[in-house]
Amino acid sequence: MINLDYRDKRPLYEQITEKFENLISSGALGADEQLPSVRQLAMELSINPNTIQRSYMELEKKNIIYSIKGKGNFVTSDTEAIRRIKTENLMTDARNLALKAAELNVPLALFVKEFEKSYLTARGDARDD
Amino acid sequence: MINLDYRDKRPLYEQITEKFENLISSGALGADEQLPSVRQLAMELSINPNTIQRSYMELEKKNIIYSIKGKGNFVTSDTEAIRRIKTENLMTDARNLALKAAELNVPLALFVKEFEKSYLTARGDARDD
DNA sequence: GTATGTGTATTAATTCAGTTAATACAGTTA
DNA sequence: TAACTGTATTAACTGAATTAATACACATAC
Repeated sequence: MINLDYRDKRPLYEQITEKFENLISSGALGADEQLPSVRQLAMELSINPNTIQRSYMELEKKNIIYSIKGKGNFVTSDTEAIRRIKTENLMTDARNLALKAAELNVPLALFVKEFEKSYLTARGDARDD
Repeated sequence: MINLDYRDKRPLYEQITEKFENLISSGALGADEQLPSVRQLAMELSINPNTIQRSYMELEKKNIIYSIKGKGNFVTSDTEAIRRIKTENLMTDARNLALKAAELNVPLALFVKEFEKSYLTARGDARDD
């Protein structure tokens, strides 16, 4: 469910937080669905439970999950809100990148091509939605 | 010439490196122009000279500046090399962004459209190279 | 009830990158 | 010679991230 990238310079708890955000906003984890327990995920990733705990705290602060003591952590019911936020963040990134590209006179076609290639590769070279 | 942002979570030497890259690629610092000395800039920014030294080492590794012992650090005369570096950085950003978009199932067309719009706006709504 | 699963909280130790500090040495210029 | 430059090295400090070891509270199944 979660893979860590030890080359990534960001802290583990941040990586984990982002992975769950993506799983949720992409619909892989639906509303009120239960997340892996702190201890189980820690075991699975071979890291300390406190690191998972920190990630879950972050997610709860952002209202992306809610927790019930003794039961577990669950995805918020308003998953569409998350998707909107993530999408808008991504669009903002796209705009900023476009401004930089324009500033450096990098040809638009070249840029779009590189972009599409990565996108399609990530999706498996097959889809077009 | 350089301003530090202590809210920025990146290390100081990285910030400084990037500032110089921008000053140079924008032409504010021309070919063979001298950079501030390690000690002087450290004094000006109230940080340790070793931090500046590290930034300059990074810039030299990237062939953006060259140094002459006893004289100082100077902007490379090969400004095209700088352009190549900046362009490659931008392409890397594009690839990473595409991966995120794919992960979040944001439709490619939507994304590319937003991108092109910003690009063309930045260029003046007129060009198409 | 007990056992075992959950979340939560706390405190200490560790690790590592970034940064500071203090020097020393080498080349340039006046 | 004096006062600049860059370069290199070693030690110490700092703070964030992570690990470690517990303890406590709640839920569920037996």
